[in-house]
Amino acid sequence: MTGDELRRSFLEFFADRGHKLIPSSSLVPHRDPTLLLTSAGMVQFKPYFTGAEVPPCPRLASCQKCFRTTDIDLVGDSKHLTFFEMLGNFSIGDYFKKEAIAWAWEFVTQCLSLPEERLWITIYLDDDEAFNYWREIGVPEERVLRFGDEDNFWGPAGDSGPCGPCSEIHYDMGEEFGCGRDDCKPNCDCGRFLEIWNLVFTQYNQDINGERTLLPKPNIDTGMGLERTLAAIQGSASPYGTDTFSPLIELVCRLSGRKYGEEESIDHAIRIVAEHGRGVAFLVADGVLPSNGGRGYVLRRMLRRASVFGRRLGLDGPFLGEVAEVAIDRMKHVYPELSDSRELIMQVVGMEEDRFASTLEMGLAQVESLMADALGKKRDYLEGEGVFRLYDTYGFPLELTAEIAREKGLSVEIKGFGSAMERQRKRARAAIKIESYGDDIHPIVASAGWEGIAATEFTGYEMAMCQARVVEIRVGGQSAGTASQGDDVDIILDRTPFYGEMGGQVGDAGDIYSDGGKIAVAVTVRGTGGMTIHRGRVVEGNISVGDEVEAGIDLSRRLDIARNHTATHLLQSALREILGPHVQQRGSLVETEKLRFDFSQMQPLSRDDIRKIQRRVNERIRQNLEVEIRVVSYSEAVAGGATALFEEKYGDMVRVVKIGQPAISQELCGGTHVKSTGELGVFLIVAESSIGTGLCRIEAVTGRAAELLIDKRFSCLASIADDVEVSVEEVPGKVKALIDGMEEERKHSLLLERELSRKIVEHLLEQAEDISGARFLAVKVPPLTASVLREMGDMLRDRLRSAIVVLAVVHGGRPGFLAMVTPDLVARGVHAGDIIKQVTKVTGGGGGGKADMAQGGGRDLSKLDAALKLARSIAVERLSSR
RNA sequence: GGGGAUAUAGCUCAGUUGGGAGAGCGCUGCGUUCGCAUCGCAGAGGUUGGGGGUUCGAAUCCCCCUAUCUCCA
Repeated sequence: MTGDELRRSFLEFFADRGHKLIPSSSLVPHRDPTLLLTSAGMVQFKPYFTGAEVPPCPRLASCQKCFRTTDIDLVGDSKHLTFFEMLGNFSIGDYFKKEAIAWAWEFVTQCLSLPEERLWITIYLDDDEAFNYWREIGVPEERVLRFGDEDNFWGPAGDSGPCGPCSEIHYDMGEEFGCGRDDCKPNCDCGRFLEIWNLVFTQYNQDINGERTLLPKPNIDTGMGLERTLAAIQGSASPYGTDTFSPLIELVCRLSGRKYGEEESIDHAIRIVAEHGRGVAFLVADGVLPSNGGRGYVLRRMLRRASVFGRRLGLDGPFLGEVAEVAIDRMKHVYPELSDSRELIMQVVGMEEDRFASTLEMGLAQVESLMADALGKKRDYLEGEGVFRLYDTYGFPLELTAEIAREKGLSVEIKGFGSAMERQRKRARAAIKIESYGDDIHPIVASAGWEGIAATEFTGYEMAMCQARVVEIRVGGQSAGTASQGDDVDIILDRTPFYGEMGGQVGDAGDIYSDGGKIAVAVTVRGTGGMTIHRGRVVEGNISVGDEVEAGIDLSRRLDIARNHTATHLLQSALREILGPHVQQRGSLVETEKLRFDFSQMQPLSRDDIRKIQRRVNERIRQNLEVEIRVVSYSEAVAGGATALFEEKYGDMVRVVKIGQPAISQELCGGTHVKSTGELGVFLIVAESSIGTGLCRIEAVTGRAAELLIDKRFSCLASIADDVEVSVEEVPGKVKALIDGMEEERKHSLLLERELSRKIVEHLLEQAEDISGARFLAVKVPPLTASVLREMGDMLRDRLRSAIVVLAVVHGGRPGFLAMVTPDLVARGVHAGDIIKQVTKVTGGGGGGKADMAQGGGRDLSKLDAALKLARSIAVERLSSR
């Protein structure tokens, strides 16, 4: 049986038993801020398990892409994988232990034909219920083992969520794979026993504080690792021996000219290259790009590890692209996103390999200096501290440092490295806060606790105003029957035209009237379970639960938002058209005055790109394309080519926003839009920036805001034109001419100053007096530019041959000084810096410098003459003392 | 999210308690050579990433910001 057959047969088996098959969700869990990456099959079903949402069917089954990063450093042994597929069947309050156990046994023994005598079962310590079911289907008692929390209690994925005791099926590979010890049994880590299926009996929900509460209806959540099970079926010791990995292993062997299975350290490296090459392809296909933190960092680490171990195999050129390519071809029929992103994957892998090569080059020089230091101090090891700095700051891998050092007969002080690493970890851990990978959850919602209130019907796609009934009122967070004038309230209606903040689009504002009062709504947000919360203030009379009201939104505000939302779709389509299909939405904000769009893009945008994008969007606006909105099934939407941005509930009907015929943009979107693109008026990009590696942000305006901007820019330009006294068209030329002219003037005046300074020097030479065989000069000169003043000092010093020169200038009402001393006097102990220090002190300032040249300044202009007199007496003293 | 590093001429980079912004390559011009990565001379090119502070004076010290690299989470 191949991997493909295993996947298919599993899904068919459970489909036959009333399960709805759900496609794999993305590796990036957009709806779950507690998770870095999708790490288990049930991740996308968490809201069903907690009861926050209703599943499309109580029985579900899936083959889910999963990624685990916790023991990434272990990958390379025969067991650990970062990327893997998880087969799972799920019961949302439907069947429980009995059926789950019976079906698992049936599937494993009948469909997979695994021999019963090789199967072992584990259960949680006191789970006699599970024990009985296993016995009922014929598993001998001695084959059912009990384990504790560590092995047989399945904690929540992330820091909260459903959890419960579990029961596992283990497969005995045979004695020849094991440690040979008498007490070798399931959960022994020697590799003889493979855990192939974990049945979790989800009975509890754990909150953030670790508190467990019993779920009203227990659930089933199972996970069968596809790669591992395949290893059991194909009688291989590890997933690397199965048909999933063999094409990858073969490729790596071919590229490197190595043989698999001859030497453990070579096998280890081959496995890492193969495994990481595959994992990287999947990460990029789900929109992860290399960066310095978060998911992007996981990706980068894998790429680097693969490079390092590739080098060990003798692969020094770029090779990972080829590995990824094979992984794509091997899996694309199941995960079409791989071939959709093929180009991007190649680009990312190539760029990172290049970048890593330059990191290595830079680090190599540092390793050399570390080794020189060690050899110089006659040590036979490199200090851990230094090796860590190299690793920490320059990203130079420890393995490589050790390897290079070994060639020179040096070792690496691992202890010092380890303790430095531990300090780093502690710092990072100490700084940890509640981390969030998405900002979809609004704080108001989080604090609300509005369970048990029905979803609000949204009428706002068609209407700006509607009749409704008040369902709930809260004043200061407390449920209240009535709110009166002046109260700040949260209010929920049975139906509403108000759009609650969602999908980046801000909520509506407006008014809610009843016969007895009026509420001005400032903010509208979406709560869990689909309710819409209006937050505002009672401005007239009072309103009570049960009142019939009329809810009306601020329509001009809504239209501003709609324009920006439609513009966002046009922008995305233009970006894809002009920059390429790798552009993916990474964040979006749609509000009244502007829109903001973050997207994946490796290189920064050029001015020309920006212009092209803006022009394309405006073309679409002028074409006045119709915006068509349809509600269809998810699969129909995707088949029609719609872009699914963030994963919404599967099985539900989805809303597709389609612009133009044929469509230039098709997106799944719940937001509000204009009827045709002409309503946007004009689209202007106001800002473009990079917000991290591979991430760009564009901010733009439309409609009224765009008009306002044009107004502002025009009047600004007109005012400049007035000031420089030309027509608007001539402004650029005129401004350039002015700047050039200024530069010309600056040079010209510098020339004149030099000329002047030469004349002054001639004049000053005569004023120098004789003190003890040397010449002395201390005078005030016109305010020359600093550099000209120094040149003047140079001239005087050179011409006077043996002299002390002190020059004073006045700049901005403050005195400045420059002192020069010829080398022969410096040799006699005269120090220009000392002179300046004393002289400037007289004028209330300070200064200093070298023995032959010093400068400084002061504050009090009236003391200038006194300062120069002091300079003379210092000179007299210094020169006569020797 | 936290730590470390970097940002100086078109490029690669120097720059010492804080006191005159430099080198090599490239560029322009002139000369030189049969020719070459010829040699020589002259020249242009800088808001020292941005902002604030300390100081008479900041590329240099302090604070904030931005970008890039890197490690940890």
